[in-house]
Amino acid sequence: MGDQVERERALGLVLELVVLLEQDMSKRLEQDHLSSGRTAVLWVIRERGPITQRELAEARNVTPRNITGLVDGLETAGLVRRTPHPTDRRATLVELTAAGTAVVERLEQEQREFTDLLFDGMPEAQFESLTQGLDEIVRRIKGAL
Amino acid sequence: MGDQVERERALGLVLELVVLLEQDMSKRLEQDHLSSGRTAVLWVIRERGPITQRELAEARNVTPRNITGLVDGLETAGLVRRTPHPTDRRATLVELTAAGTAVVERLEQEQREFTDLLFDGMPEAQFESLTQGLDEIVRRIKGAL
DNA sequence: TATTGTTATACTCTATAACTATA
DNA sequence: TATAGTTATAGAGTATAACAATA
Repeated sequence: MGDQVERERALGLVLELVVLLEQDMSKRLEQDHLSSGRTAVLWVIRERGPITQRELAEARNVTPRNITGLVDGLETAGLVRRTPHPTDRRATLVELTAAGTAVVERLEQEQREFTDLLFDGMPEAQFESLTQGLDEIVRRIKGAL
Repeated sequence: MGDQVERERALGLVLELVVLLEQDMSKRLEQDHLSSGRTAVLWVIRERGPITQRELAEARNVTPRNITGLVDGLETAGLVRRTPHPTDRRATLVELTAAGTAVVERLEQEQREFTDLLFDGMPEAQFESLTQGLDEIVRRIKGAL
């Protein structure tokens, strides 16, 4: 389990990883004039298809008001479109436009490239124990929440 | 190095870890009426002692204007204090108050407890290979920036 | 002329509360 | 009466630009 100094170094690595990932992501997204909030909405629509704003709010665990703003931005950017809900006239369905689909597909491609960066050429044993270790600490954090 | 499915799962673990850490941290900080930006400033002052706002801006890699706002908030909360720079009348030195020092020390204590949560009772071999794996991917990301 | 920190302005993400249209 | 989404308002983090005081 490591002595105190080793543990602190290990935690430092984890925190550094968090910072690096945030920087890397926001840098990539900036190039597409995207932001974290809007991108997260895009991912949900990608996974679940046309979806109401209420459902988006629940999926993202934010307020409906917040979704209004994010969808406004995505709509202005031409990435999503609001359409009337077929049976409930109060609700709005949000769906990807062709441009939005293209953007999400490029993000998916970049994610695959990022996976390659992280793991290409890594020895099988190291990859195995890394994922097992990550699994373990993720489980521990979840258990503590 | 794992097949494509295993790799995607591994990246998923890393991203999940990022999200969990952000949630955990912002939850802890909220209890102290702190926020990520202000806390980051607090850490820099803790490490480097009384420091000008210009230096804070460089350390945090944000604009001087941003630092003005963060220090305003910390000062209102009673955690830091602005004092005149001894030789340069343009500059301001920002330093921790007793209350600010107490808050930072508690954060440090919480960080030690978090380290325990992550690593207590983990077999030496697993701890070793986890830190080596983290080291490797941190190095790879840095190399790609 | 260059630097330190500020005011002015703006954008993104987030929240609560009040309100409209619809169920 | 309850729900979907909006307007109104607010606060945090971030940015650029213009400006005052000082170096």
